[in-house]
Amino acid sequence: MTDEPARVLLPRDFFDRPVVDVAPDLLGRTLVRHTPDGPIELRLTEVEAYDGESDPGSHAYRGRTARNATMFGPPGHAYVYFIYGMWFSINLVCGPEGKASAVLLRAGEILTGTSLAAGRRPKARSTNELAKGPARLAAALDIDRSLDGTDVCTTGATPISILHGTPAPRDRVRNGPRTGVGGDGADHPWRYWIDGDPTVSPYRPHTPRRRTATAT
DNA sequence: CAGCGGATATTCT
DNA sequence: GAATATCCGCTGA
Repeated sequence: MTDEPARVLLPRDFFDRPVVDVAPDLLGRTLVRHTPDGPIELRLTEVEAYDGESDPGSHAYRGRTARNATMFGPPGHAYVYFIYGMWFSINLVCGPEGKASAVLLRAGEILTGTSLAAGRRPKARSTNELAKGPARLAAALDIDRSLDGTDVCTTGATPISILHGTPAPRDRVRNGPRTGVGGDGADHPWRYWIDGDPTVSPYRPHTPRRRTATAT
């Protein structure tokens, strides 16, 4: 007799909904990353929604490319991309096939496999920092482009799956502008997080990056 | 915590 | 060439 949350996979239907419905519903759920050295479990505390059809902030807004092809595929799969020349981020594809919407996983609390995650994040100074931010989350869970397209809803062997976990109470969920999104995409308050959770990343407004080192 | 600059793949111009 | 769904190391509170 325990308060152990049900260890049940989220069904594919969970992801086959409008992305703004799926995103807040993911908070509190458990992501399981099966590595060769053992499992790492993460409780999701912060996410952002991206809708390819209406959203200038979405990678898919300007159509399909080699990088974003997975976003156009069936729901319940991982879209992993490489950004800023050195980091990976993981999204979960939502909506029907062809719609190109996805939820960016921005932060979470490491539940098990903490030493494995810490080994991937040697610079982190506290356990709360291990997955505080999308690139940090991917690094802690050893996620890279080789996992792009992974089915997270299969009952078979898979490197990543999403368990039902314990959904965050709706009165603890907050939403606001997305971190680092500029232009017209800044209008959508599609960042969702669990209020007061110590693993949520600080909000950073969009700041256009300075020029690359000037060629001499 | 806030602010700053640097590192760099992918995409569009 | 320029922008982008970022993080790190530094400085200062």
